[in-house]
Amino acid sequence: MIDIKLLRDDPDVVRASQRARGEDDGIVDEVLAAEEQRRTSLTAYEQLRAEQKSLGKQVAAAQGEEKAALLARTKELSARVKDLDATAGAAQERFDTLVRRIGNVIEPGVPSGGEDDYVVVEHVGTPRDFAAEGFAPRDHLELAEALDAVDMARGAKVSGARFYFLKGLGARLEMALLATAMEQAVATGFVPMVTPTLVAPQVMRGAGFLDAHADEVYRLEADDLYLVGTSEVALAGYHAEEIIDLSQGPLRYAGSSTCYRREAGSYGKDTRGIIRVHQFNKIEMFVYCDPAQAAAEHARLLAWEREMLAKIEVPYRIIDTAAGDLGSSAARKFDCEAWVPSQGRYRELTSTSNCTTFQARRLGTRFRSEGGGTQVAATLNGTLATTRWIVAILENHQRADGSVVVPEALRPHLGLDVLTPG
RNA sequence: GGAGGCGUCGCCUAGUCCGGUCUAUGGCGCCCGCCUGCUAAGCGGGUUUGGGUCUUAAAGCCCAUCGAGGGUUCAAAUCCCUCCGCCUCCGCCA
Repeated sequence: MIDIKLLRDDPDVVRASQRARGEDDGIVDEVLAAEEQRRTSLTAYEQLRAEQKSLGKQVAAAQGEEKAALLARTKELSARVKDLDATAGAAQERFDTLVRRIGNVIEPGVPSGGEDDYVVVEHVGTPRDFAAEGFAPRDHLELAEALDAVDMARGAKVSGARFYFLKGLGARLEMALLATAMEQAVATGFVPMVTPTLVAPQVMRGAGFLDAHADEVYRLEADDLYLVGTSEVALAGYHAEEIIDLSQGPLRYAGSSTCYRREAGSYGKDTRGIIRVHQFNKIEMFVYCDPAQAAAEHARLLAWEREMLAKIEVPYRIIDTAAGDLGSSAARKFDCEAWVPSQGRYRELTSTSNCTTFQARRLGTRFRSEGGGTQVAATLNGTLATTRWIVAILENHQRADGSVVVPEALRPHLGLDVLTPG
């Protein structure tokens, strides 16, 4: 939810942001009108309610005929108060509905446009020249199957398409990867968290995943719970409706969880292997901080992602996501995309978003500012490792014989230098 | 799944039976001030959150807030209903 004060003081900034996202900027005037309506009707209700209350006190003190007369008056008043209350409630509701349609105000510098309008910030590392090495790179599934590391067929038998078993070296590789990520997070000062993967509707909504992403989310109807698509959801809900203490600096959490995504609307895309699946594991960084420090913290999150990517030694590029591809909560988002040799293109491995106060406002997370008053906190998130990273590791470190060299940083946790078939 | 108990503005707590001076009591903690070689003690004051209004701003005033949401009533912390959470016991169980 955006800050209504910003909307009132500087509607043009919001309009420009909406346009950059390729969304309706007319909504701004609608919301302003609804807000005006909300305040007017609220004031009308409050004035009459004050009268009712003072009259109620006279009733309590009065006796006999005087009391009867007052009762008649206040009875009539009560009906009008009830009426105005309903009007004010409806105005509030209308405002709430409308304001939720406005996305977060983008950070200056975010490229305009949609999915393909990203700006490449930097390339890190150089893709291997397999032709020069004299062999054609196998794709991750071919490599994994030879290693008996992934079983797609039985995943499908047990759970359906886009499910899989990580087996043997595959299971060990994932655990080593996640352990390495968590180890880095803890060393950096993050509080490690194993989070719930089922959450209540208000948390899923508050985190912002029931708007544009609603189709992506699994829902358990019998229990009215949602399966999370990332531990961001649970970590965002963690401090909902709280006044947190940021006087010692940002609160940094590293969530470890299984993630569930319906992948609706991606039929036929990435059907091979474990690139796009319904269930995977992820280590996620999540930060609560003073909004004044949010942009600097965002840079740090990106740096920590880079630190982790360096550990798996794959070439990647960093993109500054365009406004239309941000999602409603983010003001800015950087993705790191690893080179996938079999596809000859870059695929997303990490994503870090600065949600400024947008997410926290909806979830009611504030902090005590120096003046003593409360202020809405900023939230940020970023990926530290996911199951998908296995794709990049296998393909970029494969050898002609189908074996895979284990990146040095993973060896302590994996206990192997090379993954060898058979 | 069943039975019972509980949920009050940081923590503890009075109030709920029997609706109205509850504008929610008291203690602890915390903040400010006084006093004081220093500290402690003592004394005085302050201390939920959100919103509205007024103002350059602050103060003030108003509304809401006693787990959440509905209802009854002129009037709800208090009565009724639903839900949530915690505790105790029973049942069931990977």
